[in-house]
Amino acid sequence: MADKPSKYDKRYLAAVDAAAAVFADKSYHGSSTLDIANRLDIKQGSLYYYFRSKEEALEAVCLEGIKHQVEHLESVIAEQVSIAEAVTMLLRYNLQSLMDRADYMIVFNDDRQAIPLERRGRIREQSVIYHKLMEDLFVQAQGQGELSTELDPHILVRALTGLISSVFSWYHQKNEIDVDKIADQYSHIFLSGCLR
Amino acid sequence: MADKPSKYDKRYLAAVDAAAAVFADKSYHGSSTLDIANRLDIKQGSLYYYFRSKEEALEAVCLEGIKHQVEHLESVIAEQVSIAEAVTMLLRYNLQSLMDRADYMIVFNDDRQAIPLERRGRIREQSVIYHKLMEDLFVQAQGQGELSTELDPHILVRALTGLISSVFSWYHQKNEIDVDKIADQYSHIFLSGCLR
DNA sequence: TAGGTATTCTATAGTTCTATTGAAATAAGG
DNA sequence: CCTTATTTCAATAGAACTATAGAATACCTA
Repeated sequence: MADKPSKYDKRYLAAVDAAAAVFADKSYHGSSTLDIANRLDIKQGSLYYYFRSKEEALEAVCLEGIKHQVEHLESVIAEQVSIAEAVTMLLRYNLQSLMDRADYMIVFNDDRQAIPLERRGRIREQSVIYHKLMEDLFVQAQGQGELSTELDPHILVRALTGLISSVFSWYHQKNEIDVDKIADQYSHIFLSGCLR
Repeated sequence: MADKPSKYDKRYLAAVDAAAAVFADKSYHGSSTLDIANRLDIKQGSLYYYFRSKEEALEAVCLEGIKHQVEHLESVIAEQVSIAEAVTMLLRYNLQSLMDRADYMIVFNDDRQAIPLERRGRIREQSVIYHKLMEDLFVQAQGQGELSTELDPHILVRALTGLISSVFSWYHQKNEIDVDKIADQYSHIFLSGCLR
């Protein structure tokens, strides 16, 4: 089944990776295909052997960016853990992803809206799935009495994704950060609040 | 003291406003000075009577975007209310600002990093002030026993600003939204969590 | 209404960027 | 080693964009 990756496959992945790095650094509109080519040590025109257009490169980066997040959320749901555990797992995974695949996360976060509407279908699809899965998680937890039923599940989803986005602000941190400590404090705030 | 605004002043403000609208719609790098000029019904070159450069326009929009937020935070602190009230007021104000001055808020949020470093001083200054004020607010609340001392104030700041940013996701909402309901549920989550 | 100032326009230089094309180089296979 | 397929390059068309300069027009005040 899984053939060994051809040279083309390897170079293609390198090209996506270079695009991710450049877009993360200078934003999609702020970077040029020349920047990407330079990072790959090839000439600007050669990029078009791998991408039909600059937009196609952005789409590839964004899809790669969200894919793991959806898969992880699905795996968390499959584990049937408590909502508290689920929230903690999600926050840890996102913070860890930010460390491991920062470029993809940043580009997905900052530049996905630069994909023209007619191309955005596949990204939106994944986003909608992600939100839906999370909303179901909350509704189920409310049904089981774990979660306050006075809170609108839709608002819960936005609050948690907002919290998750805020982990991006840790990225430019000078000193090493303690992923688990930060994720645990975030979940504590979301789950139990910060009041004494 | 406050002279009546000259025609220049009024047109200048209109130009900043047009820039805000265009940048919010297509992002800074994605929009052109022609787009801004079209929105003002003047020719592209005429814009340069009001701005020395496109970057200067972005800076003006961003400064306008953050100014009110800092002022509001200062006024909240001056009122010496409980931390719970302070958080609720901040969330309400931000959600209301998003309704009233969406373009400025969106541009500040999405495009401020497009300002070149050598120009970014004044914006950073305001951002730093904002974060510092908020951190002081939390430290003080911890000192008074209102807030759990186990939570790192720095993390609290990021969590709350993350929550605040997440209100942006309400902007493209089709139906009218109930600002107070949403803000109150957000503060409830931040203050007391969502567990039952 | 004349003269001056403020505002906008026209035209364009100069740059940068995307995407294409056909040729050249490189690698792979027999 | 020769043939063929893959990958990269060189060169460039063509479009878009920023910023400038000087001419034209609108506006105001005396």
